[in-house]
Amino acid sequence: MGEFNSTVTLADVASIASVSKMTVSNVINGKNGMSEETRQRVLRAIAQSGYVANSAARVLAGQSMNLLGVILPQLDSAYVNEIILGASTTAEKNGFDLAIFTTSSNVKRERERATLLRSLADGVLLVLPVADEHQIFMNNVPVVTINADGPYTVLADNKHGGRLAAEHLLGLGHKRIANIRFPNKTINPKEDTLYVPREDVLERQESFLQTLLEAGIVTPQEYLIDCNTIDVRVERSSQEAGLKLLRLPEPPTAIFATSDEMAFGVFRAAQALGLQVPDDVSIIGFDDIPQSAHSNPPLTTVRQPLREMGSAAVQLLSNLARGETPTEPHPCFPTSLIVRQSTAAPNTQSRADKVLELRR
Amino acid sequence: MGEFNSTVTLADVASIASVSKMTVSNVINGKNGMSEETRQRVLRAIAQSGYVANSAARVLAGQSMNLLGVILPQLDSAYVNEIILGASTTAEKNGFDLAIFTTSSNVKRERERATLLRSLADGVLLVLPVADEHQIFMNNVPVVTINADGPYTVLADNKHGGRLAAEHLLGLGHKRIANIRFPNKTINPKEDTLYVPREDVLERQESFLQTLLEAGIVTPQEYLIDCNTIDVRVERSSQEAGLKLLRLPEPPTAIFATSDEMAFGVFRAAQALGLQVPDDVSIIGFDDIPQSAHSNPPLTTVRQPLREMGSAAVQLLSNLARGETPTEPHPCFPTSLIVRQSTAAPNTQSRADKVLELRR
DNA sequence: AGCCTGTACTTTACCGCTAAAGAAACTAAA
DNA sequence: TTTAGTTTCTTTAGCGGTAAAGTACAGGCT
Repeated sequence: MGEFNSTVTLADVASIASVSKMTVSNVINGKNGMSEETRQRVLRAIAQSGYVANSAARVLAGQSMNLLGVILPQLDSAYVNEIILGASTTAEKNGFDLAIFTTSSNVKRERERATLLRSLADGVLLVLPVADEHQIFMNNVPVVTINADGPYTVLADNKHGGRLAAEHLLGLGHKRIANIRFPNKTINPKEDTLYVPREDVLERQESFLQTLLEAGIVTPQEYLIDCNTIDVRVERSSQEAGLKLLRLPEPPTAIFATSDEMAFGVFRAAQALGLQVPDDVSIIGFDDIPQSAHSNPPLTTVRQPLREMGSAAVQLLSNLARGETPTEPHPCFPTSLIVRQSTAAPNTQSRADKVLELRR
Repeated sequence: MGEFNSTVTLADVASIASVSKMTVSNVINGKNGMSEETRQRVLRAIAQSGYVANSAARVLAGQSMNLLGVILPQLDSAYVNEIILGASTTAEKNGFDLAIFTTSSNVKRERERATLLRSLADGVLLVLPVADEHQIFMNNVPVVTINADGPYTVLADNKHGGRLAAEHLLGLGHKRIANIRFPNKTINPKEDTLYVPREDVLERQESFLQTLLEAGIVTPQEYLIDCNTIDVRVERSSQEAGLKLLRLPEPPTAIFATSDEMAFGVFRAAQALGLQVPDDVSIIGFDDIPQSAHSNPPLTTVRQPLREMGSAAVQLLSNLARGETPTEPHPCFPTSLIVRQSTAAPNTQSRADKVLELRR
């Protein structure tokens, strides 16, 4: 109903209803102090004109949009998905909307986005390794991070998680244990891009290796393979990493993939080589994303409660946005070992060993 | 560097640099008309004060944010993920940022979101069944939809896709064919929520059934099961639907799941009953999401090129945002049959039939 | 000298909205 | 009959930016 071609403003509505702009504004914002008759007249004028408020003007005039910004790396990861799921539920509960931005790892655009959120959002959730960049640009809006540095951050005990993974494999009797890892910080100044691994994945890897070391196992360099998570999809690069490991002259009997998604790549690598999981090689992941319960075989993994963490992060952010001082600025969630069917004791008759036998 | 406690505005920077606001604005926006010395002085003042522009003010003053809004149903679906992937790549190529909003299917909040985007974004991509609502609220910003109604929309030939699925099963010799479906429009006025199925899924289902009918097969009512995609995760509800079908006194020998994600639920149902796919029951999906190539067994499905579609939608939107009139307002992508290992000729010795034999 | 042109700025006005203060009209109490 | 208080609106001012018009001064040309 009505013509919608050009922008209708408060003033237009006011003139239609023969009242001042302020009266219209008050009707819209549910304030009282006008007669029922005027209110109805204004309402009719709004409907007739097809008026829609301009958010930019509202924000500029000092109103909140009830918006929380979320900045993510790529969206095509179950890790991120789980967090968002928890986050959006809790955001809705707190009366906030979620605006999600993905980073291009292009520093300049990054800043622009930060700018945008700074003025629009009541708070920002960073699911990113926090470079100082972000802190600087978010200064007068609260920022909460997940599994990263920052004044407010939601954590999972990744260090303990790494240990759990190592102890599980050790307990099964594995000695030749490999790790497919997230690469270290990588700067590409030409394209103005920057890759920084999340803190949590670093912790997992480190404490995993540390635990092996404590058990007297020194992991050789060729058992440590970086998975290119930057240019290529994890899907593919983890498969390549798996292939590289399983083709080694002395292949590992167990592989710790630093994320579940990487573990699935290793599944595919094993399959491509005709190897059975866990008979020929044990695989353990990290995260416990939903697919992991339904993979073939179901994946043994270390669970971090991603959904709960996303939820907690938004709860923290909501409180901060309302000006409250949170009691716990660094909630930490426990990790736990989920044993499924992708790990088993090393099989002396395993295909990997057979390869060795043939060679001797 | 500098104090960041309260908001720094252009005026502050101007006063530090002893110039007018306008000069600062010009420096920031890379215009020329000031001496190099002044420019440097302004730049120093900006750095010193930690100034960050206020986007709301910019927008209000008539500048574009180079922002495209995306409105989605839930985020936890591979279908949506694929579209977003294509969309974000193309958005970046065109110099736009993507702000993603998920709908809560709560009509009131919906409108607020629309309002927000209308004033902020240069265009909106709707990955939704388009109720008239949206069109009304987006009027002076271009809107592009995917697989839905609207003046600008990107489509896949779902009708043909449904036909392909039916012909494939028919060609294998199946006669008892079931369909797990998206439910029809559902309104819940109490919670002010509304579920509307996407147009495309309706077309798939319809043309599938139509093709069976043309081959002389009338699908009995108990072979048509709605999958509750509203309250429950597809993951679970599709499994329940599968269970219901496979426990029928005369179970189908083939099942068409209207989406790949539903097909995975049926896999699990079959597994739970100890049935083999495709030996005991053939399963075909729709979409060809990435996981489908790696499921166990790999899923036969009808592919729609979701990533390309997301990309095309954003390209269309970019053109519209720049004021260009697109040559093709309704690009339509072909669907194609991807035969993998989840379908086979009906096995007369199949478990399902065995159940029947026992009964006679 | 007078006029024009260009450079380097500054001033004004406005984007669409809202908070706060003001005003007009009517009611109620002193 | 004042005075004070309500109710119902209106006016003013300002949020932080930008476009467009204005100013001031230097130098070149006739």
